[in-house]
Order: sequence, then structure tokens, then C-alpha cells
Amino acid sequence: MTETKVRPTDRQSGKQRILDEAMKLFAERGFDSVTVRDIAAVADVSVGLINHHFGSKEGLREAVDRQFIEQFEEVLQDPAQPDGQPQRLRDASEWVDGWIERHQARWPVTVQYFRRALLEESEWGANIFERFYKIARATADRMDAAGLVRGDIDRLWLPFLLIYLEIGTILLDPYVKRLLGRSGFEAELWKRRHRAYVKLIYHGVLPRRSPPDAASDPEEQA
Amino acid sequence: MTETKVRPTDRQSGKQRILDEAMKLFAERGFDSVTVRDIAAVADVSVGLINHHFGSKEGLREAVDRQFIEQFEEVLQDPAQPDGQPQRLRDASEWVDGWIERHQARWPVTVQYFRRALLEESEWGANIFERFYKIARATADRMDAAGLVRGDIDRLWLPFLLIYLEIGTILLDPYVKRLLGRSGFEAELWKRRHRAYVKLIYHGVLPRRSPPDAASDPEEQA
DNA sequence: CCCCGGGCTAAACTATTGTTCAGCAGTGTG
DNA sequence: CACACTGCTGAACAATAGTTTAGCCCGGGG
Repeated sequence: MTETKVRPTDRQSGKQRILDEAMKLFAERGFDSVTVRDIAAVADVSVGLINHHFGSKEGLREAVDRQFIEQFEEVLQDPAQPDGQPQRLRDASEWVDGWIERHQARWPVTVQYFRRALLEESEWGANIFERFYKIARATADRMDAAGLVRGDIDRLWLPFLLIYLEIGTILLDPYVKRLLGRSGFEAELWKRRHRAYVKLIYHGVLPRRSPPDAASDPEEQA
Repeated sequence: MTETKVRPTDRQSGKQRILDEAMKLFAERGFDSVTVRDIAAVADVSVGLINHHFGSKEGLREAVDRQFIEQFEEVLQDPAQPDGQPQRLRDASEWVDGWIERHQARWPVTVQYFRRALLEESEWGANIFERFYKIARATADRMDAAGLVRGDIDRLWLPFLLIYLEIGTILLDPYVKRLLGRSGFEAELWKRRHRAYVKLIYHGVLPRRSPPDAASDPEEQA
């Protein structure tokens, strides 16, 4: 056996390893599908240590959630956006995208964890969604106040549609990956997506003037 | 005990009840979080019957998946859209929305199950996503051919953005429900959302002419 | 009438999984 | 040197959950 074990001093504490590996596993497979023995194995600690530090598996979940939220909060106060809310939609989406990029660069697992939290409808997942909503809503309101939103646009749904575009990207990325062969979060693809996103929201897809052989407004076509 | 038991002849077979109740529970809590005893309890059968009919819990999952796909396929061949692909985006989204409405009206669980399927990244969930993609892609291509898509629109991302809007609605509905107090799939809200969705895609949110006190193109603002 | 077979039950059985606990190794302190 | 403290181990334990099995009920032939 050529053990490639790192010497104790070189690696973080067992407690931290448990936290990190548990987060990975929960993100990949979901809480119930992961056993404490799985975690102990990849974290290279004994099963007992988990309960020693966290009391129970449920306690571990809470600790992992806490760690995630901590990182998340930290990033929400990102210095790139210091004074309150962004002024324009573009800023907002850039801000959100930037968040994802930074978040993902440092903790690829976190995006996955976020995905699971939303889909599993945890209480704090709902809180995070609500924060997204508030940001989207505030942005839409501000654009509106600046006269950047047409009168016939539905004020109720606009913020949600913005969120769907943003979060849909996160939730469905695994499938995009299958189709495109690579993640939509790879730098190049991701920036391209961002531009498409901003353009769609501002201008829609229709040509400014009527196309050659189509009625002026396809919505009104028979 | 005033047992309100339905007489055997009045209700469907135990096998079918297991199938239906398992689908509900899997949809709500996910496969691993549901025990065979949970299922047996709500289906009002003995634990043994599950393995009797399906061999194992895994066999039950496959049967439930099969039933879901069956219903799903059935609906994909919906007579409302008999001859091939829709011609215009509006038709496509109406078709998809209509699908959801009918699907949800008859099997509210199905939407939830779909949601879970996407989360758990099952093989057939990926297939369904791919079908969504093909529909969205074909629609975008057809609009493009009809000259309804501006030249500067990103052809790669457009179909995905359409999907994000559609599927985001499904995946995030639980949270919308919390914020709005009711599901985005309630008839009135849902139609409103649909109009907002179509309008956003066609025209974006910007006024056609420059607003009073804003530059003509906010993207080019400093 | 007997017997067969399918649908079904309930208890027993087994494997898995969360939890507990007695104790070991290293470190620092009086 | 004794002592305590912390991080940690791993076997044992208990609860949970999937599976197996002997057998009941009942309707339909032979």
C-alpha cells in the first residue's frame, strides 16, 4: 500500500474536513442519500468523530448550512457593489453573475449546494430566493422610475422573469452541460450568455423595423 | 374507531394505489427520504405487497418512473398541436403552457415529480430536458427563418433562455407561492405571466423611443 | 367439493445506518 | 512526573429500513 497520506500538520483539522466533504456530498447526492460512513471515509476520519463534533447527522447538516450561508453572506457584501443597490439592470445582472463567478471559482461545490437547497425547499433556501427577489424587484423598480420600462410591461412578473433567467442557469446547468459538452459557467460561454441575457431583456428578439415578409407585430398575426 | 374505509370494489387495486402514492411521496420528499413503510401506510396496504408487486424499492421507482413517462408521452402527443412544430414563438409557449396546465390540472403531482426528476438528474430527466431543448431550438430557428430574430441575437443561447423562462417557472413555483400567496399556475396569474413572457421575448422592456431623461441606449451609458 | 392461483397480510429476518462509549495519543501545565 | 484536556478512534449498540416467507382469503374451474 503506497499510502499518499498527508502529514497531519499539512492538512486542516478533521472537523473542517468533515464540513467540507459533507458539503460536497450533500451537494452531489442530497442529505438523505449520504451516510455518515460515506462522509467519514472521504474525510478520512472515524465515524465517531462526526458525532463527537456535531452531535448528530442533523447537527452536521446545520453546521454545513451555516458554513454555506456564511460564505454566501460574505459574498453578498461583496466590495464590488459597496453602496446599496445597483442603478441599472445591467449592473444587477453583472453583479449577480459576478457573484456566481467568484463564488464558483473559489467553491465550485457551493453552486451545487445552492441548487440543491433551492430544489429541496429548505427554509433558508426560501430566504435566499426572497433576497434574489428583492434585488430583482428593486432593480426593476429603479429602471421603471428612470423611464426604462415600457408602460405595457407587467410589473408583477418582470422581477420573476429576471430571476428565472438567472437561477434557471444555475438549476439547469447540468443539462446544458450534457448538450453543450461543457458548463454554461465556463468563462467564455458564461459571458456570452450574459450578453444574450441583457440584450433579451432590453430589446427582445424582434427586429426594430418590420422584417421583409412578416407583419409588423407577429403577436397580432392571424 | 369509525373507519371510513372504502369498500374494496370502490377503489383501485393495491398495486395502483402503491404506484400513485409512491409517486406523490417521491415527488414531495425524494426517493431516498421515503421509506417503503411510509408508502404502505398511505396506500393502506402491507409492506410486503410492495415487494410482492415490484420486487424491490428500486423496482417500484422504475415502475413509477415508467408511469410518469407514460403520462408525459401521452401529453406530448397532445391533439391540440397535431401537425408537427408550431410556427411562431407564441404558439410554442402557449403549447408548452397549455401542456403544463392540462398536465397539472389532472396530475398536480406530476409537476412536482418532474421537478424532482430534474433535481436528481435521472437519465430520463435529461431526455425530457433534451426534448424541451429541441422544441425551443426548432421554434427559435423557425422564427429566425421568418426574419423575426434580429441579427445581433445570440443563436446559441436564445433557446436556453426560452427554456429557463419556462422551466424556471416550474422549478421555482414553490417560492413564488410563498411570496405571492398563491401558485403561479393559478389560471389568472398564469395567463398574465404568459403574456409577460411573450412580450419580454418579443420586445424586451425598453420603450421604443428614448425615455425623457435617459440616454437612448442604457447599455451604452457610462 | 376440492384445489388452484392471485392478491394480499403480518411477522420475522437481515442489512444498513445513526449513535454511543471506553479509551488512546499527543500536548501543555502545575 | 502526574494530570488534564483535546482531538480522535473503532468496536459495540440500537434503531431504521428493505426483504423474505408462511399463510390467509376468495373466486373460478375441474
